[in-house]
Amino acid sequence: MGWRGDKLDGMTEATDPAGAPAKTWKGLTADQRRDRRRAQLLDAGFEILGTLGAAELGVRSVCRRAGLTERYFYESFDSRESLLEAVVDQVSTAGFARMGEARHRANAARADPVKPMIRAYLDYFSEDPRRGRIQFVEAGIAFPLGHHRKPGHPRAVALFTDLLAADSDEEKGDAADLTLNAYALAGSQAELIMRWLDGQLRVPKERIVRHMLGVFRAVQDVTSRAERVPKEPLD
Amino acid sequence: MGWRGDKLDGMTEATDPAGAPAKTWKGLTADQRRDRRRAQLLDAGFEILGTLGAAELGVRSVCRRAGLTERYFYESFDSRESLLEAVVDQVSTAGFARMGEARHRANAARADPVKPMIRAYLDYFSEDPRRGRIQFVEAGIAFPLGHHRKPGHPRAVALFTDLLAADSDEEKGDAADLTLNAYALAGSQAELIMRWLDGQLRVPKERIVRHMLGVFRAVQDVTSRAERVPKEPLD
DNA sequence: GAGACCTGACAACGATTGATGTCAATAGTC
DNA sequence: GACTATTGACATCAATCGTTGTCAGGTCTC
Repeated sequence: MGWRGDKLDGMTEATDPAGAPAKTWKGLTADQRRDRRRAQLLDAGFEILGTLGAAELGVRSVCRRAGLTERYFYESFDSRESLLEAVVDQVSTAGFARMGEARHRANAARADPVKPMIRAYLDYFSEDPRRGRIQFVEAGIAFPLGHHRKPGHPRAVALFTDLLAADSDEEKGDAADLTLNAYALAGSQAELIMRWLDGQLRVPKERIVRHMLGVFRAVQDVTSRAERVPKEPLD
Repeated sequence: MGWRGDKLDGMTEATDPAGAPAKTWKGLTADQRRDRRRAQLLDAGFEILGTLGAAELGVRSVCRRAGLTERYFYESFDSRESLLEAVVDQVSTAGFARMGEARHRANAARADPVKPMIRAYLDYFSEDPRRGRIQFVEAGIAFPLGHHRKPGHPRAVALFTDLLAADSDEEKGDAADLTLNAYALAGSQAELIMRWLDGQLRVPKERIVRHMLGVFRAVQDVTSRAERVPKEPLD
């Protein structure tokens, strides 16, 4: 638990496409049991990755914590690394989903979505500090910089780019400014969240939200577009 | 190599405190040889940590790359983790030393030190991308959040705090604003450096410097100090 | 109850790990 | 040349790793 809604699918009588009742085992179909085991493994991986780190996330340790045997590990995951990526992806996806919900709520209420989104993101990580470690520390290991799949920060950057583009001054900055500001914001927000969770910033949560909003507004207008003057006057 | 000046101590005739000439071996005293081996191990650790990651940094792999045997590993380092921390510390220390030099040069020339410092820091990482991976990715593993020794970002934060305090508006923000802004800046600069090194920001280096300076100036004035109004008017 | 399916416990595999110890060959001093 | 300090190659230790396989015992359907 910790990153998803902990409820199984609501159907009590499962049927296969042909209409015949599916075989059950202790009240669960084969698919339900498999999904449950996969969820158990993901939970165990989440716990280990979020508290001990990637180095401690092994097949045996995960299975022991999940209450399953090694055979069922390879039923749901190809390898140790496959589980690692799945855990990181779950945490990241759930976090951005929370921001998306906040955005839709704000839009429905015709309110500015930025602050609610920031608050939702911070809430998500403050509810469970393991999420922060996974998202901001371990994700860099699971998905190194040159990696083909990158579910973490790029999602944040895309989201910030989107928000910045919503009310950007077309006359002042160019497209590169938008991207640069999105990365700068993603980095600063991540740093503030992590350090606040770690207790190094001894201020109330609401102040973090206000400050992150302030940083957002401040960075929003930053531009480094080339000047008209041929040579920059001074260092 | 990669993070230090690759020259041995210049003395050719070593003498011990009593004045007697120290015994040499291939022209080097015992201390010089030991220091050389330690440097070889650090270089090898730097290479492995900066390209493969902490998971691949083992005693055997480091020794093989350093051209030494395992016995000499434990001559200079207590454990595998000890080397890991030493490598991270070297990269971090050298980077901040470069910023310090830039600051002193600017101060001596009565110029604003911020932009030269930013450029020096970016130069340091762009000269060797392995430094960036070590500083911004692997350091999080070597020194987890609750760790007692934290040579990485806190140094950046202290430095940003120092710069921000130099010309901060006492009337507008309070001490917490200073700290919050320092962390926000550390995070944004790290993110911009990493993404630019990774090729995701396709702009000239000088524009990154300009943009980082812009972010610095913009964040400098951010404040989240409690307002006088009892209730915040709107989200 | 018979037979089929599913489960958990555990053995086994080769490989690798961190760390320590042994030992012959080499480079130096006298 | 004799003797010592130093070196590098390698053996060794228990432990752990990812992964696959075996097998007795439980749980279902008929």
